[in-house]
Amino acid sequence: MPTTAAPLDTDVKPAARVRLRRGEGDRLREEVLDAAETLMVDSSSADAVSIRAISQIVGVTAPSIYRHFADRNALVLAACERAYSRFDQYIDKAAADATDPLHDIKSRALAYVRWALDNPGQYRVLFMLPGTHSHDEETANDSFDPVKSHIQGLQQLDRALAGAVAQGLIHPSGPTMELATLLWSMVHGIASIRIAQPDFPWPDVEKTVGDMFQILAIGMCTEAARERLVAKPTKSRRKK
Amino acid sequence: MPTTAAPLDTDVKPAARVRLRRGEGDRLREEVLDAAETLMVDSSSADAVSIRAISQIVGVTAPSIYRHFADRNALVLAACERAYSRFDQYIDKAAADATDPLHDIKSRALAYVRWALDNPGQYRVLFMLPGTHSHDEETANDSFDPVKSHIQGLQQLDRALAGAVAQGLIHPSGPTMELATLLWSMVHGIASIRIAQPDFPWPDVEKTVGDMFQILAIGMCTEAARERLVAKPTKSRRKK
DNA sequence: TGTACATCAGTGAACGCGCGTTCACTGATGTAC
DNA sequence: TGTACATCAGTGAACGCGCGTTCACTGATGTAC
Repeated sequence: MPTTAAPLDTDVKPAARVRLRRGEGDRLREEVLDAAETLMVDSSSADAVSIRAISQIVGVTAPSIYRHFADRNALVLAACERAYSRFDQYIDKAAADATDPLHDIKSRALAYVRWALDNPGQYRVLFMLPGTHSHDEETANDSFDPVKSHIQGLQQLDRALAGAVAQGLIHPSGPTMELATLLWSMVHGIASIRIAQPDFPWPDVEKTVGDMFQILAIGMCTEAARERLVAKPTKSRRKK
Repeated sequence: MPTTAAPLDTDVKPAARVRLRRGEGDRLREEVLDAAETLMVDSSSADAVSIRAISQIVGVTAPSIYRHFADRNALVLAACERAYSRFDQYIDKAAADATDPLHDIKSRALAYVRWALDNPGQYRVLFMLPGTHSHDEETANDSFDPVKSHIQGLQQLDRALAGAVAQGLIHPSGPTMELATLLWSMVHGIASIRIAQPDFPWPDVEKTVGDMFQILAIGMCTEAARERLVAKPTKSRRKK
């Protein structure tokens, strides 16, 4: 094998594709982004998202892609941005029904891990690889900035934590933003280690997240808040 | 730029290198592994560890490397194995002075994160990328198996946790191996998210680990064990 | 209603690159006699 | 002590590959007149 890239099945002819009609060229853009995500999922890294692989999936020649993206970097960035947007929506939707801050936080954490494990390719590119930061002077104006997105996401969590503190559910030790960052790190750990080490005999992930919250709940929460959050408290621990 | 690989500074002539003497050929093997690690550190992924880049660093032509490694995969695997061995030693050494199980655990966690952040390239390859598992039938006999290494490392942590339970320091809820796995996930999260997202404004990592243990200590430990572990307990929280 | 034409979607060939790997080789050096 | 030779470290050229990107182009189609 001359290179480490994915096999690509060059024998398989691309799906027959009809040329788009006059004003509909923009639809190729979406198809290209879809293909980029497919490659992220199937392969393990952003390196597999190549112009040529995408063009083969879409059923078009490589130069056609440059009609919609300046270069490979812009394409990958756009794909990340779209994936991130869906990720955000998924989590916000999961937390939408939460009636109090603690359930909000737990719902977000569970949704986070679920999305990551359901979309390992995208999660890997978004959170586990060194960003495709162009950072090329002024190019970064309109381009996707993961750090900005992370901060935005953390602010949601921060709001929930601040709310919990305000309601007397959580001990007010230190800035809530730092606690949010710590929670993010932990949840990311649970998700990313499973994605990176799929062969390890992991326990059920829902149980792991539950265990984490059981421990965290006792550590973070006030006595009054615990029974709200912890699913099945061990009676011997609480009564004795 | 035609490819996404590292620039490589082709103008720089390799360091003048004297040919090794007759029985000393094995020294090149070590130099090659050193160079592989250098590339892991400088670049961000295992993809940058190329035969040609290594041969340039070492000051030898590419075919010489095949004298010591069957192919690129074997080389990367050997480099991982060596790095993993140093990682293990570093952590065991950090925990060597611990006099009780809880300090053992905390020392291991701190050492884990420190090593990861001091050796981000190696940590990335070992824990954040889908393994270079050859898994080619019987080739896996003598080759490096990350899963086996992970389990071995966790068993150290498991022993410490079991010891803590035996001494009445930790509530015996569930198998300690699962708790060890959870702790590993969390610590990995703290380390890996910082490696993957270096541009994010992270708080001081020692503080983060301290915060985590403060929360975990309250959640996991028995009342009797807390003051042993928690560095600066907030008196209002404990006394009131 | 018919036609010329600008626009637009997409093509095909080519470029130079770095890659892993193979092959036949060269020349120094330790060792057996 | 001298010499022939097997061994060993390392070379140089070449292979075929997939990659990102460029260039000049083709042919369908909507639209202005």
